[in-house]
Amino acid sequence: MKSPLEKARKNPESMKARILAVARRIFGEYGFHGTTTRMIAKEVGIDISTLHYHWGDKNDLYEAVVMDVNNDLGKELFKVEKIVHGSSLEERLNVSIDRMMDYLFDHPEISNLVLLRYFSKTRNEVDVDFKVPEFSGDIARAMGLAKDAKNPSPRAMMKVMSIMNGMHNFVSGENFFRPMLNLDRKNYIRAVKETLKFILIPAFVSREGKTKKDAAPGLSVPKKKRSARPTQTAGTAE
Amino acid sequence: MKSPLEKARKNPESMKARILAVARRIFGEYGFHGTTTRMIAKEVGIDISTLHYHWGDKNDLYEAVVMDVNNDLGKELFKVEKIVHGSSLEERLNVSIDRMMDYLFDHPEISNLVLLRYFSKTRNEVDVDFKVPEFSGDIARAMGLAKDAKNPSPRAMMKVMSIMNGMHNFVSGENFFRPMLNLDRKNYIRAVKETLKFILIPAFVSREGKTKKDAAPGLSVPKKKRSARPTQTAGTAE
DNA sequence: TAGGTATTCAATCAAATGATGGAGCAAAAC
DNA sequence: GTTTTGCTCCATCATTTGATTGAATACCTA
Repeated sequence: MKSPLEKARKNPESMKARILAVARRIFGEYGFHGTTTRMIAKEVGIDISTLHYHWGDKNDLYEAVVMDVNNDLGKELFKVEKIVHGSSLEERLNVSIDRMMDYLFDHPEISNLVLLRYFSKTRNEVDVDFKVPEFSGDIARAMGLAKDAKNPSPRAMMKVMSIMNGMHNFVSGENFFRPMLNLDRKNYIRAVKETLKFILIPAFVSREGKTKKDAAPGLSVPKKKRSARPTQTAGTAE
Repeated sequence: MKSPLEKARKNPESMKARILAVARRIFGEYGFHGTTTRMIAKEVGIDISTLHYHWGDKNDLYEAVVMDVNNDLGKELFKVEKIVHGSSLEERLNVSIDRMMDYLFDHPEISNLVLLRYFSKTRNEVDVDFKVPEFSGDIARAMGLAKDAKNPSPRAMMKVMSIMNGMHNFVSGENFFRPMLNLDRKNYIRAVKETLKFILIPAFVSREGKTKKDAAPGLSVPKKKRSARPTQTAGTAE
């Protein structure tokens, strides 16, 4: 009833959904220009014309993939926010990192696509955008870095983006980093979580007493002062 | 006398050097598959056959670009290490972040190419690799995270990579982040530096007294205990 | 079952892309 | 002054790639 993307997500067995799933993975691995429609079609086991029949041209398919990824990421962020809501900042970060990393390592295309979008241009512009601003604003609000999720300060946004980028980096870079470190997957994931906690937690926790000039404003809001309904983390989460 | 790349670097006016410079930028912006030899040739103002005459095929040119970037990055890391050598860890980080960010913002293709290499595959494999392992090992050694630059622990490597990635992210993502934050370039760069310091410094400094189980091993080596010659940061730096 | 609709694929196109050959030409070498 | 060498471009190829057409097939509905 809604968008074609919604329909595809309904039934994961449908051809449309199968194409989308493969496209997600391959676009994530090779980027927009590095991916050919033939690669996707071959992986699904169909002809390219079938792909075009379902999804239009390459740009349309890519846009659908981006929206799909946005959707999933938003939902997961919303779930995590519900879990950690009310905890202390340290606990928030600990749990969020554990959960988000498990999730992202299960869906590495998400990190791949998000990072590729940040760092690489596309010759023919694709107009669909990631919802990073909304997500980041909501997280900033939830972390007590901003009063209003719609108007976070640039500094607050950048702190949030540092967190998200740090996560995405190790997921998306696994193929490069893991052989370099000579770790198996399980140990790599564990090491990533520990490293992220090592880096991130001291920045946001135990800022008391130091009062550095660039300390997070309005940061020490560990408990109370929360509204009735849970903080909206993802704008489109159902 | 040495490699063709060396010769090209000698005289920046030479056609070969001009092509390399443009190729660096465009490969960095669009990635390997997103870049066409025609784009590069057009930007330089020459015919594609001239490009091929000087650099062979597309893969060869890309490899030359990667080596060139490796070279520059290594040299800069070496310079920075010389400057901060002997300082306290906090001072090290402060100065390194300032310098490295100024440098990378002046040469964003470096960050672009490094990150694209981490996060994206290429259909036809290009065999030249970035020297991330060596660089990271040297930095880990210089930061007191590892005794031996040749055998840093995975954890030490990941901490170093977190630092480098955090830097590259904001440089390479400028086109995406800056409009989102609505900052002019100067303020963006300042905000990036502050954010990086906010995130990174507490993780490595002021770990005293806490004694967390995952605190950096052999970290508190602020002064003395340094060898005669300056720590080798870049293996190939002249 | 008849008629229609939705789906799939083989064949094919046009454009983009990587790459080359050879002519022209200027500077250097002799 | 002639020859050689190095450099550049025009014209052209072969392949890849995005995309379409129309025939065949499956599925669905009345």
